[in-house]
Amino acid sequence: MGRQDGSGRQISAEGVDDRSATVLHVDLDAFFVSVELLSHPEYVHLPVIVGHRGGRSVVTAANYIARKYGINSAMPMALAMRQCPNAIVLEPHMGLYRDFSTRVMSIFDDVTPLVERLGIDEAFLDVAGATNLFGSPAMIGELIRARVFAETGLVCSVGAASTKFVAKLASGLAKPNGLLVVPAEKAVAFLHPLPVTALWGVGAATEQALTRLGLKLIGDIAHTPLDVLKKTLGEASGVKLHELSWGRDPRAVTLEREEKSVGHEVTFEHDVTDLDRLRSELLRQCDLVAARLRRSDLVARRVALKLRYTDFSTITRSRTLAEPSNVGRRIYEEAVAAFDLLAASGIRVRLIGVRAEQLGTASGAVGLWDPDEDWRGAELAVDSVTERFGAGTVRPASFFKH
DNA sequence: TCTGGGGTCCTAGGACCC
DNA sequence: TCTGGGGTCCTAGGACCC
Repeated sequence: MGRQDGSGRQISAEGVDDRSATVLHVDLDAFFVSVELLSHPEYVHLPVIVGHRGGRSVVTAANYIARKYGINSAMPMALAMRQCPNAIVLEPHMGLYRDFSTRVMSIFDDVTPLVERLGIDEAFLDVAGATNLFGSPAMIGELIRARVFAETGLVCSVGAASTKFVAKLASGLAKPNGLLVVPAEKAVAFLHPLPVTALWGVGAATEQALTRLGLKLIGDIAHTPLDVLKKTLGEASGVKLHELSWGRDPRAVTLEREEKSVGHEVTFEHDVTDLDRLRSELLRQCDLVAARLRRSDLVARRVALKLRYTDFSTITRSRTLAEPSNVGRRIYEEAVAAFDLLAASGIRVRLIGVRAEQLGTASGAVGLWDPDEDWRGAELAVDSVTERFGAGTVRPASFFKH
């Protein structure tokens, strides 16, 4: 431990006892851009952005050179181009990123069965049971980094700690191309000098609220009475931030969690006033959402419509279905009914979207559906994507689980 | 030529019930 | 005939994350 390996940084100090740091957080560095650069080595030393040019797009990913110009994910593309007119802009290839993600995650699976994917480019690993086989957590982290680079050409950073959120913080500080171990007994000393924004769940709004209280560092939060935090941030957030500030995070690494909602939304290039065009876009989205539900063998009990107007104000309207469904036409009926209550001549819509909520499993419903008993189901199951993804399931109410 | 799209979680008010 | 209190569900909005 403690060596510098030239290309990257290894920050774990000589003699650090890492036996308590059995939660690893592995994060691919500038993932989308790094994948693109594998096929565009000529751009390696230039500022590179992945995203759509023009329109109302935002930066999807930026490499470290582009970040020096202040460019970050989610920044409006037009603004990014103003700040760095020479940046190379590459179109995203999501399918390619998914392929690379699968390859990287399978390396994690070789190390431990306890892998929790977090989106496409990061994961938590519980390696407590893997140390006999592969050595200490730091050694496992280095093993993973070496294998990921050798087998994909991608660079990642690893944080190791006794809790998930400290591990995630550690990987962030190790970037790029580094590894950082924070043993359990060092966690509080590690956390307290960091800014409050480092905490998971502290964004711009919470940071402002904390600043008004004069709290800048995680250590400041730790030494603030819980009642004050609760009053300012609400019951749940107050308790959570106070716990995190003392390094307490009871969440275990879990294999997978249930999907809670499935949605689709679109921002138009130019605001839309044509109500029929909005309805047809809504129908398209409902069919897509329903098809995704069926592929996952799920039904929805609620349907939420989302509209964003020209002034960026955003509203949602949701409706509970009489019976859970994964049929595009049923979902559309609810969505368009909500839409028609808001639709008036003169509205200018920037974004429209639909989300299926309160999901339950539909399994079993297909085989038990009796067409003689409820023939309406046969009709309802037909929507424009049925041919591609198979018929929907009907009357799943009795199989619905919360 | 300012602000994507996929999500999760929390809060707060009102309805309703006991 | 001046107004409790707890619990749960529904709904809308907002903060936050990748």
